[in-house]
Amino acid sequence: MARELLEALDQAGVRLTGPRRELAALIARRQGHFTAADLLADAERRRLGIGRATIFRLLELLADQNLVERVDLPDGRHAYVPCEPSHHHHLVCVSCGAISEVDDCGIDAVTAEAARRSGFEIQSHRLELFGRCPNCKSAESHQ
Amino acid sequence: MARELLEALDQAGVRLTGPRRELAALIARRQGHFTAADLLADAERRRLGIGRATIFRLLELLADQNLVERVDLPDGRHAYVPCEPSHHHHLVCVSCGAISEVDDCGIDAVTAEAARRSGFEIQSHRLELFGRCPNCKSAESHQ
DNA sequence: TCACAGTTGAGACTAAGTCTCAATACCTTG
DNA sequence: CAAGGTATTGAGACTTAGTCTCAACTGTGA
Repeated sequence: MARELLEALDQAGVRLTGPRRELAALIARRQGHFTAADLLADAERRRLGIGRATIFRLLELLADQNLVERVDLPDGRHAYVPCEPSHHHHLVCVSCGAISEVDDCGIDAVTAEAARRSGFEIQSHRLELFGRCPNCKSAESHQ
Repeated sequence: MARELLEALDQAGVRLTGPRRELAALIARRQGHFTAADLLADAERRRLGIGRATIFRLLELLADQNLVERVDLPDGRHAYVPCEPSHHHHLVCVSCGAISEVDDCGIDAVTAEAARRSGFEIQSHRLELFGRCPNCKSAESHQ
């Protein structure tokens, strides 16, 4: 998956530098969502010597390319989720952080209806779903 | 509208203090969304001598009572929207900041479907719609 | 009117993110 | 494969958002 990120960056015409390769690997080995602070901590733990600005810059780059999506956690923190460029909504497990992608499954109809009723011209929307994933659900009921 | 906020706070069993009355008035006279920094600036402009902590505390209180909803703007900033306690989604005009409330109009079906497909137990969701309100739309087309 | 518990402002503090700048390292061209 | 221009880098200062503590104050119920 790190490879895919790097290929996509290459496509985008930016340089494939050392720090970017290392960060792509760190992102790839994380599953679920992560914050900029998480990545920063990963990088420090491995003494990669990567500056904080570099991390924010890469995240912005990845978000521009739709390689990660920025989500806002219920507690107000910002997190990132690696994703298929075509998908844009996620289910976030609040107990383990696992992510599941959500197809459109009707959201477009909702926005169209909202536009019709309100007279707004809708340019973008953001849908985030929070809950417990199947694993955490069954873990809890078995304990 | 300031009165409504204050009544609701009273119901909630908290004290109706001077700072809270003044902030309720500031919130009431703003239309659309506002950030904590906006309120802070309003308060300073009027030399109300209200501390920053007090503002954050009140916003938290109002959010707990569902008197304002916290929304995340596309640029990542946090904003607040005064709202009916029963409604929980908003249309935000990106050019003038106007807010329109959105009924459920189908979102529950979307979350139910997502839950069914993914196996997640969905606890909460967040839907934000961004676009241009009717006024801004027509203002732009006439210029 | 009193007293106490809830609330306040100041300001220190932390965390998140941005900016600048000189040094470095891609990668394209020859 | 060498060289040079340019994108990128790390350091660290800086800004902004939000939290915390604590002594002083003030609603409010009795």
